[in-house]
Amino acid sequence: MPTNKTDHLVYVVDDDFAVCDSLSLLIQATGYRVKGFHSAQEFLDNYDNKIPGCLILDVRMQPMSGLELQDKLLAQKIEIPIIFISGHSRVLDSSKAFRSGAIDFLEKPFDNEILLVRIEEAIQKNIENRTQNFEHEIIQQRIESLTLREKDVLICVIKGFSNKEIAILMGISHRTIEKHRGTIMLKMQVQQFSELMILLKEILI
Amino acid sequence: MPTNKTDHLVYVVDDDFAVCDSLSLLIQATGYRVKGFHSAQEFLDNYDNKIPGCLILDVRMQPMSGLELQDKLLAQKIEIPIIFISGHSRVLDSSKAFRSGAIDFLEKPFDNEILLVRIEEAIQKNIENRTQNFEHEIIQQRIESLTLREKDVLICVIKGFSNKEIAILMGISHRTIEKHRGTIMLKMQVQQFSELMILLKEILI
DNA sequence: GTCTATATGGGTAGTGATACTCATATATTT
DNA sequence: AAATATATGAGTATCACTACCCATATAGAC
Repeated sequence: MPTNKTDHLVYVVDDDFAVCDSLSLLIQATGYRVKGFHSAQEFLDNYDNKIPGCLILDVRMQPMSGLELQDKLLAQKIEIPIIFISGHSRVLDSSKAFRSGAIDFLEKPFDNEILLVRIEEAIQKNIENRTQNFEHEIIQQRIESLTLREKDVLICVIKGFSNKEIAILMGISHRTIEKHRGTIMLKMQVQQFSELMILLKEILI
Repeated sequence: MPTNKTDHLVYVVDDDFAVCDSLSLLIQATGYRVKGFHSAQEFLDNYDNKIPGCLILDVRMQPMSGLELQDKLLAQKIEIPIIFISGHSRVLDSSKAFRSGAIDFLEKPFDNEILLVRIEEAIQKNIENRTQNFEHEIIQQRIESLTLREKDVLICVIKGFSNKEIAILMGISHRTIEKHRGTIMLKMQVQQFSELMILLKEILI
């Protein structure tokens, strides 16, 4: 789908005011919405989970470093792609950042063009993540709307058991299974059995 | 499944003979099979794709650097997890390595214990990759065994069309669709429709 | 020219699933 | 006490799928 750059928010977090401001201006000039912060805590206090975007993050900051913020975000399951920027950093920091899922780790001074490319990549990734999480939530909600008995039947249906087989397994009439199965299709909002399988493909065995 | 360390092969590639030999000994002592090489080309000439394992790779080598070897392996679609080791390296190299899929990037001198943990991680990843690739190949082979007409019918079946609907779509009798469908189930080696969907879940829409 | 694979079409019988209708029992909520 | 949700069971009719059987036509391989 076509996305508008103004729909996306790029956070810039750097305790160096000059860097933070100039980067913010640069990124803003390419059309993105930008919010600049001078500390990790400020970012945490102002982060808005509803808007897709990414985070340009300085590694060395006090009292909370960029790497510590990354850990905190991971612990809180906040999925915002991070592009680290660093003045005089070590390979060890870079490894730590990447192994924790960073998009990139750029040393100052870096080519602005590369940063912009990485921002594009990061935002795309964030959008995909959000789309997938959203779809998973929808499906999860539908599953939660099933009763315990219906969930049992659903599992058997997915495994390929016929209604009669399920009836024997559960020790009840196949007519009851038929009724449960009908309710499952209603609550899962699908018409065909194949739709049900496609809906559940991420969760499947 | 339980795996034996001797079933896995750790390649060590470093043009520093002392490092290569001592690392090989260390890794061998923990139970893995090890092959040491002193150049990227030597590794390429001796790499055996049949054995699960990983690659400990020095960054700076002549004439082919570790990063160049990584690119070459990617281009040739050789999926062996790489743990880079480096004497005096730059963050830029580290970023390049990680963005190309490296498991880790360790600066010498590094903690041997960490290397061994990363080797374990890398080999696990390689085994998972191989298992998945193998399963995909099996499924792909079964799909290839279908005739063109059967593939057409399969696509419609997955989409949830009934035999009669497919018959109308393709302008032929529903009896022929039934025959195709039977052959599809035979060739795909499944009994239930749900099995077919589960088999194809990775490929699905 | 025969053999094989592919694609086509049909009959019949059995099994499976769905869509209606009807009904009862229990537990929880209001 | 009445209403709702959950779980249970059945009758009947219709539709969908499978498994047998039968058959024909065409293209390519040997």
